[in-house]
Amino acid sequence: MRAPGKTFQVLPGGRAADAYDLQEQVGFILRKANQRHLSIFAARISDLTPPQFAALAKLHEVGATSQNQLGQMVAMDAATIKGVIDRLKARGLVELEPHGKDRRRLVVSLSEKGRELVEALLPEALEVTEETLAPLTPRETATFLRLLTKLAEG
Amino acid sequence: MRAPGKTFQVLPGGRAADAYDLQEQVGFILRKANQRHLSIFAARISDLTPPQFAALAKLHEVGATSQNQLGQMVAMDAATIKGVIDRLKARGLVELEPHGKDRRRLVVSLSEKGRELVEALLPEALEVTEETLAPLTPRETATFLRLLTKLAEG
DNA sequence: GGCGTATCATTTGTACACGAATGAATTTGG
DNA sequence: CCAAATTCATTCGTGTACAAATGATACGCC
Repeated sequence: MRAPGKTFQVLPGGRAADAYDLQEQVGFILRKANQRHLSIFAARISDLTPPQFAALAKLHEVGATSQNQLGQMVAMDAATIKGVIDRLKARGLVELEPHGKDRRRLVVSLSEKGRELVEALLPEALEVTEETLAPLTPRETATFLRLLTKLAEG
Repeated sequence: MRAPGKTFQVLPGGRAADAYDLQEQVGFILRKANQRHLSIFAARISDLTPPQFAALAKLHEVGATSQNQLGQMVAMDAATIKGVIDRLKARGLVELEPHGKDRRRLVVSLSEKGRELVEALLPEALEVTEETLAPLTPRETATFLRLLTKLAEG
């Protein structure tokens, strides 16, 4: 029988070494936490993925920007944001036009339809956050978000 | 100027409502934390992805199992684990054989080469965890892992 | 003013991730 | 004991993710 919590393994030599327990590695637990969040999101906001919603919400917040700039703001590289924008454009939620001064750039903006959708979904999005954090008390939530942010920002 | 920390927005009616700040939503920060971890992992263990390593490490821990069972243990659905196993098999790191009693099942096991690779990488994997958690003090780390686990498990 | 460097968007290739559908095999309940 | 429900693996389709390569454009600095 092994005790619960942190486990150790006694090696042949008699030394005790940290056992590698996958279930205890941050990376693994982060992935599972993400999975749970994704599933909560999908249950409440079925017609948009989190990256798509993030892009729309950010556009709503800052107004028109170039594709790459938007990507930076929502933490997606150029290739990823392109795919997201393409799919939003195909659904008529965003509009693209060339930048006036810089001919390399593509300016993305919310369409009327996109603006209405984001605004309708903002309250739902807040509930997704709430439901995700539901297992924690308010105090724990504050601590958790502080530490998670520290971790995310390195 | 907006004050740092939790922000509020004054709506036309004069009511104050929670503003939706993408950068404060758990889902978004979780995604960024994951990105940082992924990049640390890739820098140290370049020839295996985290899902691939997770599958190998779990196999090393529990021995041969069926594909789906392994998938459950590493939190991947049937379609996902299949792809991971296929790629590991193509590299000769795992072996597949039909289950003796249940003809639906496919038993996966570590090859000799796979076993050697996992064992060589286990210390590296621990360092990935350490480096990921480096922004936190030991005390914060303990708290964080406790809360993250609570969140991941719902 | 022009050349080297940087930036923007795009494309290609690989690897998760999951819902849904399928078919084969096993288990269960009446 | 056998029909219904379940499980296992596979496939298909869609949507991130990111590295690397490419071409067009803009910018820095001499």
